[in-house]
Amino acid sequence: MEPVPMLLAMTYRAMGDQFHDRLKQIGLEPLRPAHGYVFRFLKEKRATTVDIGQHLGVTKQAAAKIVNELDEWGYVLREPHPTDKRAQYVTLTTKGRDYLKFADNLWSDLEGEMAEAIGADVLATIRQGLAGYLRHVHGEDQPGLRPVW
Amino acid sequence: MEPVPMLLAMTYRAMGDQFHDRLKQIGLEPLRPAHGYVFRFLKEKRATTVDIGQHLGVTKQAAAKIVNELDEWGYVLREPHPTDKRAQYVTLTTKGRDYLKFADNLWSDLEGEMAEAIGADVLATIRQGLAGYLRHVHGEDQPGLRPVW
DNA sequence: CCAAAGTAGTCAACCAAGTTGTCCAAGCCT
DNA sequence: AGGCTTGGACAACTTGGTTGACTACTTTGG
Repeated sequence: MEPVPMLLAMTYRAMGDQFHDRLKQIGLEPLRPAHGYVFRFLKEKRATTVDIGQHLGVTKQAAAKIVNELDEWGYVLREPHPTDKRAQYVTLTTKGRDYLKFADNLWSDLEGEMAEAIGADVLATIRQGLAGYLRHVHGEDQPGLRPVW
Repeated sequence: MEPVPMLLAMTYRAMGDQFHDRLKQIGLEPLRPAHGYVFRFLKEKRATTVDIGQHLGVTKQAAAKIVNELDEWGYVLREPHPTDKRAQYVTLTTKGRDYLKFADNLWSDLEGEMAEAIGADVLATIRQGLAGYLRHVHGEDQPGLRPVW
């Protein structure tokens, strides 16, 4: 029997590949997964580069590189932290929010197809099961999102 | 709502981290995921370096590096291909099979804990759901195992 | 049957995405 | 005040892959 992590890795890759292919097909420049996860993170909370690194599970230097790219490409900008003169908040530009909105739609499509393939109830169970496991191993503190290969 | 791939990545990482930690705790040298996947692949079928690369989703050169490591460490050895003088079969040594057996037990333990945390039926559903999705997108041909970050 | 095309493996150069280490300026804490 | 900590930036390096080229062998099609 195949171990679960293998299934997780394969499914992660399969979905990611589909997402990537369709983005390219449509003509939108396909960023890496990490970029998308940053968008999603920034939609929820104001965050510094350090926060982003923590969330992704990489060092602050690696996070800084990603933020630099997103800045150059016009998806985010840095604004001064109101109270801490060292820190900068990274915030989404309109272009960034648009990209995220578009990507979210595409994800819904893909999940819809997945639901059709395996059953909406099964998909819901997967969702809740994985979330439950994550809550079980780490309490409430985020684990670091990046899969280590 | 969090997109499914994010849950997959986080769970993959969480399980991998636990596996890694316990291996180290016990004193067994913790190889990288790819090495373990090679073991498992070799248990099932005789394979060349090219086959392994295909299975992992990397180039044959990258696969060759991994095989070299495993060879140096004594987990596999190369034997001549019976009919094709260019090719070599990579096969597990006793040390390799022992490692795999040990790792499999550890995985069972972890999956047992997962089942306890979220319910054995839920875990079974996850298993079948993901496998079903993979069958749906790629027919029978393997997709490449490596998650691309 | 033989020539052309394809394939397994290896070597080497390169690249991307991370790491560690160091530093400064600013904040925090008694 | 003073000492420890932290956000951010710069640089050097490591890792795990890639592409490209080449040899020896195999397969295929005229």
